[in-house]
Amino acid sequence: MDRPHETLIRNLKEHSRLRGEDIAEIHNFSLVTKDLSPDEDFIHQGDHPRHAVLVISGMVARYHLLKAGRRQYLSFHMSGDLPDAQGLFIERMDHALCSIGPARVAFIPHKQILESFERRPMLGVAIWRATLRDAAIFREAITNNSARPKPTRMAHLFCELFYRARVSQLIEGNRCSIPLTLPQLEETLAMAIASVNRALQQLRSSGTMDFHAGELNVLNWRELKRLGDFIPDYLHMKKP
Amino acid sequence: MDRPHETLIRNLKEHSRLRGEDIAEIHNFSLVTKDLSPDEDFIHQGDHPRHAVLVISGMVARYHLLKAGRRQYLSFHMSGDLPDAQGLFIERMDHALCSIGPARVAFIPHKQILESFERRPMLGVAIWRATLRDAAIFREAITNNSARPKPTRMAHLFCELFYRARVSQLIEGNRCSIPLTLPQLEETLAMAIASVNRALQQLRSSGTMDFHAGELNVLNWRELKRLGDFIPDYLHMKKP
DNA sequence: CGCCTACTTGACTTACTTCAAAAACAGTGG
DNA sequence: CCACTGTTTTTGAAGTAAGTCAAGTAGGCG
Repeated sequence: MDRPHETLIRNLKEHSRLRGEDIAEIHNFSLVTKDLSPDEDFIHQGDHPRHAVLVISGMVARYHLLKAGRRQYLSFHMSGDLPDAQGLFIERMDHALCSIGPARVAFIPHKQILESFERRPMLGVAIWRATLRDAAIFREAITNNSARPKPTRMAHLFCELFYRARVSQLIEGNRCSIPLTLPQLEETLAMAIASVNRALQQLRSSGTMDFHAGELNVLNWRELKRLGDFIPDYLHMKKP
Repeated sequence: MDRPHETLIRNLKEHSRLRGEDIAEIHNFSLVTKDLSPDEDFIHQGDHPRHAVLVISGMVARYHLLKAGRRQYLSFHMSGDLPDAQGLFIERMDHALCSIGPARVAFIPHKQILESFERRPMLGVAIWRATLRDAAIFREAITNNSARPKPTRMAHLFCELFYRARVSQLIEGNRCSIPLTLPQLEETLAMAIASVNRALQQLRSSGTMDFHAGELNVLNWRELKRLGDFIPDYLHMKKP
């Protein structure tokens, strides 16, 4: 396992150029880590957070709380991501964060990050760019849930998660841990759980991927991308 | 009509505090304005823009281009908005911009904006915050198109546009110009045009609003908000 | 006046949700 | 080691919301 600071540096380097001084500045961040059980809410709608979250390991999600306790999952985050960098400049949480499967996160005081921006403006730009990439992911989710047929939609989600995990070197061979359950896929993809299951079986029988017990196995990446209508440009990574 | 620079200042003040020096800095921006006919594409997917766009009047949309020329509209922008501030730090456009109805926009060189950030970091924060509010609007669109029943969904869209127009003082009485056509609502709300039409009629017959020829007339705001499940917190305005 | 597009409406069809229930599986404790 | 419990996954059947199709009206513009 990377040392916590290194996961953030690696992640920012995926899209931004960092100089030695920027990296030194990141190493000055004081991280308080916390282990989360599966499905543990750790930031709630309405909160006024004073710390930013850094995902160390496992997976973390953002979601909107709906009537009757239902959820709409908005995005998923993995090692190195800052899933609520927006909290630096937006007072009140309009959504919540929870773990998907067991996860480890670290908290960094906003104050420390904001002060680092004064010394190293390029670090601010890198984190700004990270929030802009988040926005691009949200836009893609609008299109995914609105305009794509259901099986395509599911393939696209797996493509995105696999691609991001691969860029962050979090895959082993063609396998990657995505500890989502079917009910969580239901609340992500805007489709009933029965359809989730049938779409999953369709993808399995296409021979492009398998997903079982929170483990994604990509068998034919090129074809899966085609099935999911996945074009990774919107992730704005420096190198595919 | 406001002078162009003032629309931006007003917009940023809706969520950020600006000092005299920040405002002076904005007045230094050299704006080149352009008039757009209805449905004119002015930034395309794949572009590498070197200017930021400021909406002066009318309405502008961001959209994803889909197969067979279809679109998914992602967000709408009105006077004072910077609909692609993200272009400051993201090279390549992952979506396109077009006018909705006739509109006037201004172009500001990225270079000028970036240099202003060095002199007035708080101006950078204000624009960063504007991009974060955009992201919150995208998140809400995910939930809207994914988790809400179709008539609710449509009511929510009108609520958001009316609320934002009101904060920006772009309404006259209860009326507000929203020059969207039914086919465009179809490509925004992920519902067939027949359903768009029927949902619209349902909203009309509820007595809460009327929408006709690009003009929205809100007759019962409180009830419309309820029908649209609209809670404006996510817009992060300083004052409602 | 004629063309094109936006809007409206009705009838048909089918995707998908909902409902219900069984099978697989994991964890717990005897 | 195996019954017991609860959850996740799977499957089938039924009902319905909403998409598609088709046709007609209205409205704007050259």
